[in-house]
Amino acid sequence: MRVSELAVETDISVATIKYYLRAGLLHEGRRTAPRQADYDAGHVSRLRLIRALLGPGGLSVAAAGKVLEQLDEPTESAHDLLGIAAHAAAALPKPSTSHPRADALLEKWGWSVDPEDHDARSRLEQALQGLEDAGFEPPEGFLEMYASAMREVAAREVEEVPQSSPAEALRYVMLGTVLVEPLLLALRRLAHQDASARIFARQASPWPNAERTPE
Amino acid sequence: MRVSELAVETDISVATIKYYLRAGLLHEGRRTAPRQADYDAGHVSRLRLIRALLGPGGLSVAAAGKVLEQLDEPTESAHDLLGIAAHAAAALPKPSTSHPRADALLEKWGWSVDPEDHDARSRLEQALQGLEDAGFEPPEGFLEMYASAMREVAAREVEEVPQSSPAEALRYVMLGTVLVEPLLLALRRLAHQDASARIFARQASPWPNAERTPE
DNA sequence: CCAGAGTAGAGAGTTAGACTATCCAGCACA
DNA sequence: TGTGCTGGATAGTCTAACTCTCTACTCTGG
Repeated sequence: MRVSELAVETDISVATIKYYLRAGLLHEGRRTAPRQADYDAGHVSRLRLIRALLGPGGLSVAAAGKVLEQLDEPTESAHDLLGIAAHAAAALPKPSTSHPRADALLEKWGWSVDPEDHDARSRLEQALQGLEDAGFEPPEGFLEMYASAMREVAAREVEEVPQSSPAEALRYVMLGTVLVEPLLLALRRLAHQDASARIFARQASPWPNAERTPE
Repeated sequence: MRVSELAVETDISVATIKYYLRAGLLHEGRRTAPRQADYDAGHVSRLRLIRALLGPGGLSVAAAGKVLEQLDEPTESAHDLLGIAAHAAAALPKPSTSHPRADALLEKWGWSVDPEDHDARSRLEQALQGLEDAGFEPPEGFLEMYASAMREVAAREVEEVPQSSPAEALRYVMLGTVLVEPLLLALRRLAHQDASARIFARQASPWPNAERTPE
């Protein structure tokens, strides 16, 4: 398969494919001549993966590169995988080493988190800081509610990590971390609508635009 | 208070403040002379809100503008607020009107969601598409697990929406939608670590880097 | 065997977003 | 009175993610 065919197959322009090649996201084709290479189904699925990471996954080209790099050379023990996944995906501008609120919460909840993982803790700290800066104070107990909801989700997810091979486990964890995030957020927004419809709009027709609501 | 003081107070450069003024994110100061204006505490807190939306909230300047615009003129019934919030924040490139998977799931679960809200449904569809493109298939029952977790969270959040004034409700909903998202994601990643530590690393010291682990 | 299309590789150009810098008068306080 | 800040506007910078162009080929149909 040549580039132009690959481009048609994946609906990605030749120029962009070349760009991904240079960026190291996509491995080169098999050389058939000094100025000729051959691409296969592996390149097609790789390109689909790349687009999933860049689009729905919300990663930058650089971040996607790190994720793919990890996927390409599976090493490390099963336990460290999560750390790699979280670290590789979407690096914070500057993971500050100071995150008092986050530390306090983790200790309060008794969560076992690498004390040196400033990236993960910074993320939480920044989220909390954002809420505070916006003058938005979550109601009593909400932080705990969020935490326990995510803990339950995470526990189920970790249980399910395939134990068979490190490579498979790594793939599962990286993609599960990055690609499930937009899924969760989309579900939350839809659930808001659902909950709102149930609570507020008892008497009125919930969706004036549509003649009949799905029931 | 003059611009330079406002800049020092908020730690945002004068040039950037001017930029936000031009972009309509920040309202002008009270004119004291043709070439003089006066800023107050309102501008300070507004700037903090802007930065929270742009930074932790992950919004673009344009998206933040829409959110702030909504916050500035509270109208609408309580029930529509969620829709506005979801719609204003981070517009999809092109909310497709076709989202079969999303529709099917919502119907299967009996969720009451505006059939015309292509934005919200598209978001879910894209997330599902991303998983598929990446060749990542969530284990049996996981979609339901995610959905019920988010539904529980959303139900609690909607319950708590202040009924007092539309303005307050709107503020709560918009900020809760946008700013809680990074919080949830950060918690999920930390919870992954915690769950992983509990399951995998029974015997070994969980965090080789640190001499003593918390707990 | 040769013209025209396709290709790899690399550098330059483009576009969009978010700033950042410069300029220009006009107040304004020391 | 003049140094310095101000509002307003325009232009410039910087980065990310492409997209275009060019060169020196190779490959294919007639």
